Amino acid sequence: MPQIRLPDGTVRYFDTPVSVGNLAADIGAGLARAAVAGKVNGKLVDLSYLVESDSDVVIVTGRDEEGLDVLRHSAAHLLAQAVKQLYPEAQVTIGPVIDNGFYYDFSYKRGFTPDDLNAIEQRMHELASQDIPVRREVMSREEAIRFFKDMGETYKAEIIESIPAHEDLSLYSQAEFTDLCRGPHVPSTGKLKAFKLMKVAGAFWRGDSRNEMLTRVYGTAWAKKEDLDAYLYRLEEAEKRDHRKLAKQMDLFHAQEEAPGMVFWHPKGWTLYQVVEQYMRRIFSENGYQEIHTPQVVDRTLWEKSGHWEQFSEMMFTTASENRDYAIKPMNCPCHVQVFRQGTKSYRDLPVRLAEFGSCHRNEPSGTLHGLMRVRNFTQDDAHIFCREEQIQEEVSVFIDLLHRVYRDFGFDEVLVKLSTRPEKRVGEDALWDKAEAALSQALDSKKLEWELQPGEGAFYGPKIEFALKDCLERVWQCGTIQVDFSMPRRLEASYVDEQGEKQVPVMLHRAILGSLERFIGILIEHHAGMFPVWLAPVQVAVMSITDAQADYAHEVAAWFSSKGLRLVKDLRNEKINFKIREHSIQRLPYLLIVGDREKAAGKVAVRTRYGEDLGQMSLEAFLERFETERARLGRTA
RNA sequence: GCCCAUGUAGCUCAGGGGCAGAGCACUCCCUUGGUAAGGGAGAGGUCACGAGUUCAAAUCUCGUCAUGGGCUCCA
Repeated sequence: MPQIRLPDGTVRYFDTPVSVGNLAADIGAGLARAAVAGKVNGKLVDLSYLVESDSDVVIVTGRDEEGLDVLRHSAAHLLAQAVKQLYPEAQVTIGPVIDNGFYYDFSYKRGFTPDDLNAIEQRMHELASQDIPVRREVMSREEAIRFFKDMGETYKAEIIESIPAHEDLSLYSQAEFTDLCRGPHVPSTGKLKAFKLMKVAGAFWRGDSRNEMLTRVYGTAWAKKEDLDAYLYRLEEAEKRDHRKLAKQMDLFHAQEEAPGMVFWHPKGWTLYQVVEQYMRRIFSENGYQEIHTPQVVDRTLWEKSGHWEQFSEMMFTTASENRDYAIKPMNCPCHVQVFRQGTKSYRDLPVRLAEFGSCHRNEPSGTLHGLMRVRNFTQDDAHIFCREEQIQEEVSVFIDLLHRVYRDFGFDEVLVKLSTRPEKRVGEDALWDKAEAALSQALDSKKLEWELQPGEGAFYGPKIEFALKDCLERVWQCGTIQVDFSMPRRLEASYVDEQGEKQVPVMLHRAILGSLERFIGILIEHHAGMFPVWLAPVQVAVMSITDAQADYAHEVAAWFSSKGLRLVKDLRNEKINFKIREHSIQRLPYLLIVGDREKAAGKVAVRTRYGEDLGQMSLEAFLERFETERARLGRTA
């Protein structure tokens, strides 16, 4: 008869097998109410699961990560039940749990409208309040296939056929609705209290664009209403940070139909862009890189040699002139090889590090364009390192340090690292891959970094490391990369002369820290919600007069700070000081300098921050010192 | 590229077969005011573009373009 050990170490004895639900009730009525599932010897099970032998058991509630997943999965089933009741001809497919919620894909001829969504959600709430019991049963494959085929659920039948033959098939039913599911699920629909349908979207069957388009309904579900409300509030906050919205408010850039996926930078946005670019330029020159600049329009023969014409032709913009075909460059590397090839290179010259802020164009599919985050015209902090095999590890190691420094300067402290190794289709001998992969992983280990291995995810031309940063909303953005390339130097006939006077092919490292500057600036805008640290702020200071009487003094103050390199605006308009403060605060200027008769008489400025702090009067020198200290700190938080 | 939604003044948005609307911004006038919106007047639109239905289309239908959301999460 089962002895059950609970997480706190206590043991309970039972004379007969006991269900997890009854165990919860035995512990306490409150726990029984909160319970959604159980964990028996580490395996997640339904509350109806009978514990027959000695076991470790955990009661899982909506407060646990796993319990929340159960609630969300059950919410997906509730969604499917409601849909089948309202639209019987819709077919169910899959309905998994995702971050913060769930979705369910349906095959339904006309798709769902937002009005349908309201009706479906309404029905879900009704079904939840009926507290319908959820039953589990096990079927053989053949039975299950017949069951779903008889119901006309062809997708479900197809799913079963793809499940390994030895696995048990479980079915979950609530009233008339039955779905194939691994489970576990809540014991009854009444456990589902806090959920909301979010949106409809198209999705391909099994994620493949060659397959049928299904209608996906997204929803979110939480253990309690307060959690749901908090989540919806978080979404609203994220929306307020949207870089496209802020760009309009702050006059940074715009986009228009005539140039889809390309950016019209306005003076303030371009100032920000230039601060980022000039910073990277300094980083390059301080770290042994040489900046170059290469053509944007290049004859197709070079792209044929590099392999791009064949591999990426659909992504390249092309043009023609006088019977020659050209492509607008989608990347800089082939041109960099051309620069490397000029003159004979000795092994003594290596490594050669060539950097370029080269404007690249890629004809991304229209549906993937997204503000600054996905554009057709972008510039990377791109560089290529030409080196010998044995120099790879050192170069990678130095690069990793540099990348972390740059991210910290921009205010990002958390970096996620992934190493991708040889894919099935590849060039280069295995011995070479062995060496390169070892060089990368050893470089990572020598930094004591945690990293994730992605076997088979490398490029066909070599292994790579990817670096992603986390913003203040915990969103992950892949930005940096360093990739080993065994292929292109050979294809494009790059070489150097070794100690024996023999020609050798160098290894090429493609690397970027910020990635696309456009996208990185988009990330910066959202990370800071437009409240840029002083060094990045397009306009750092506003000098504003109280009345016309201080106009001369305001000009004088502004000229002095301008001469010290501050980016400022003067506001001498015939408006009340409250009005001016409001406008520039909304524009998120870090500092507002107010000059009235009192400041004019004292030769000072009154300083206010964008956060509403009044710092009182200061001499010009005192403010400059404060400002310069802050500017020199860049975006570093510590 | 595919599915769904959206496109009205510089911006944010209302309207929905019968005269094109509001707030803010802009221009001019009054006001010279000390830490987040002072008052008045004026100007501003081919309702994304093209076709169709209609006596009549910003409004309904179709097409095009663009924008937004989604197309990895596997019963």
